[in-house]
Amino acid sequence: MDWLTIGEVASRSGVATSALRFYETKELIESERTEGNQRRYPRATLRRVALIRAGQEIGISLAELGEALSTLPHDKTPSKSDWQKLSRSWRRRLDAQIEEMMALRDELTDCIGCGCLSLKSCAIFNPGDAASTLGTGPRYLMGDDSEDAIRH
Amino acid sequence: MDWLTIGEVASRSGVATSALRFYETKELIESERTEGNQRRYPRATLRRVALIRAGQEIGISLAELGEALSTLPHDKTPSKSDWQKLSRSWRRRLDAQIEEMMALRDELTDCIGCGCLSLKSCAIFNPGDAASTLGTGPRYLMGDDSEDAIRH
DNA sequence: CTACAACTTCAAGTCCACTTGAAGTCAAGG
DNA sequence: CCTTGACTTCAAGTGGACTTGAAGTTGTAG
Repeated sequence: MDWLTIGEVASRSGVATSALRFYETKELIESERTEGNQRRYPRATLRRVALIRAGQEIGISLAELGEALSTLPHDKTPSKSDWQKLSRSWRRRLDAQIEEMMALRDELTDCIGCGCLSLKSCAIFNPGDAASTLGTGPRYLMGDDSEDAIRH
Repeated sequence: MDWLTIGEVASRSGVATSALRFYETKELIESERTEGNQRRYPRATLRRVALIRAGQEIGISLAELGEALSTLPHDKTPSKSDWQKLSRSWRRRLDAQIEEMMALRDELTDCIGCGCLSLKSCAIFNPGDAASTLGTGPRYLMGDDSEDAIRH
């Protein structure tokens, strides 16, 4: 096995050395040290870093990534089943996120369609969680007086 | 026109009073004051706040929302064309984001499909920006020696 | 009139993901 | 051997979006 310096990992992964050191403090990656106390990373670290960036893209926090990656070996290629478990769960997450965004888009499209601002019927103005616990629906959020609305 | 206290806006919008005051310092919303220096918000503020939360969902920063909302009146319902301009641009943004996520998902799906970790062909391991400026493609990121790969 | 919840300001704190700077050490080419 | 660039640690800074706390004031129900 050959080893990479932090600079090599940085340039090959596109991640700053400061970020790599930071990841190391968070135990997302690991290194050996030379006699002179410099870091040397196993090649598999490149994949690990790539995985971290991909995970971040999906919206996974470093803390959570740390947990997910803690099951994978630092020094060699993860097994097929390791990888499949991870990628399936990420895929589910991504699916959920896409669905959420598409729902938001559809709502927005409806709003554009009607051009209204009364929004008694406009879902985008219903933030759900906060209002829904009070069980009052959209009009709760938007108020209910005619002054608010443009009729159409 | 009737006026809402900060607590009323908070409970009706699902946004903390501290957040509303914070928005006010950022000039996202505006209030009048009573004799005793308490805030009173016009009803239209509810819509404005809803717009802010919707925008944040789409991933728009408060700074940018401030700009977008600065074209809208604080004290009354925005015009149909104001709203359409805003919602169309948000819609475009949302479309782009959805597309990005779907691309990521497809890549991830391919990865699950093959179960491989060689990833010479795996787009998810190609972070684009960082590597692409160096014009070296995926193998740049992932290394090129057989040790890295699980063959299939 | 009094109690008490709701409000006020201002400074400081929090969380996340890093980056920056200072001061110093290591490694490799000439 | 010497220079130079890449590395080391540790503390502090950044930015976005708020939240929290302290100390004091206002508004309203009883």
